[in-house]
Amino acid sequence: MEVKTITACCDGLLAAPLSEAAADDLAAAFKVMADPVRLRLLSIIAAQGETCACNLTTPLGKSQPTISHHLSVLTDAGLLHREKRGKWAWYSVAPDRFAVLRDALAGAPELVRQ
Amino acid sequence: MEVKTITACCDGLLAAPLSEAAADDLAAAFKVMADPVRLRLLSIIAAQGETCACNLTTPLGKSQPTISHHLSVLTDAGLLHREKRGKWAWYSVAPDRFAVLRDALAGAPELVRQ
DNA sequence: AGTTCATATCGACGGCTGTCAATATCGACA
DNA sequence: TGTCGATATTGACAGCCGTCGATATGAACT
Repeated sequence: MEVKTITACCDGLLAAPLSEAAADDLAAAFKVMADPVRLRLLSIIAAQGETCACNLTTPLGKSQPTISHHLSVLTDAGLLHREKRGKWAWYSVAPDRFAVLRDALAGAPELVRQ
Repeated sequence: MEVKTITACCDGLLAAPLSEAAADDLAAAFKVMADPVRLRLLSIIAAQGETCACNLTTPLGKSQPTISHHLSVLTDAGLLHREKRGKWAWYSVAPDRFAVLRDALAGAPELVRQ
């Protein structure tokens, strides 16, 4: 699952109508976050700092291929950084990408007429 | 698609490990945002203010049942407010819910060791 | 009541994706 | 080189979801 660069930068969802391409890119970014196993992996890695994959299979009760798959999705999306050392794979959070999603949600409240 | 109250409030994804229940709720919230048609609907309604559903079918090139379905998903998730007046349905953005997702992405950067 | 129009709901289809068993890859170590 | 152990990849299956045609609901108007 490849996530391309977000073309609609900085403005937020609520500021102006999204183009089809920008909506596709942003939806793909949200889709990566739309899985409970991936959210728990992110939160565990963020809390522990750099984490060995060997410590991530057991606590979530999923099989080793499933965890490996989710770690790959998060890495491909730019949310995790992977570094292999010997037999082990070490994962850490790449915080920059979160800003893209957060900015998309930071609509200007004064634009919303209710 | 029912979205329950987010139990893990205020702390953000990157602050502490998520419980299974909190991860399920948060993933459901993100899933609502993980569709390009829904994102475009949100951005159009936010830009125009209160919008008649009759003005939302044409610009996105989707069938009337499909648009109605997405509007219901967004309304059930608490992101839109629906008001029927006569034959017409008027939708407006309910901005409060966006804060839940934004806060979840507002992890403390100093916790992330890279 | 009957017609028309806007919206919602239903039923079905197709594609996507989370999951796991089996297997492959690759480094460490003897 | 050969074995072991950690991780990645493959293939297959099941359930979910976006989509649309058909239909239902309900309001306005004659």
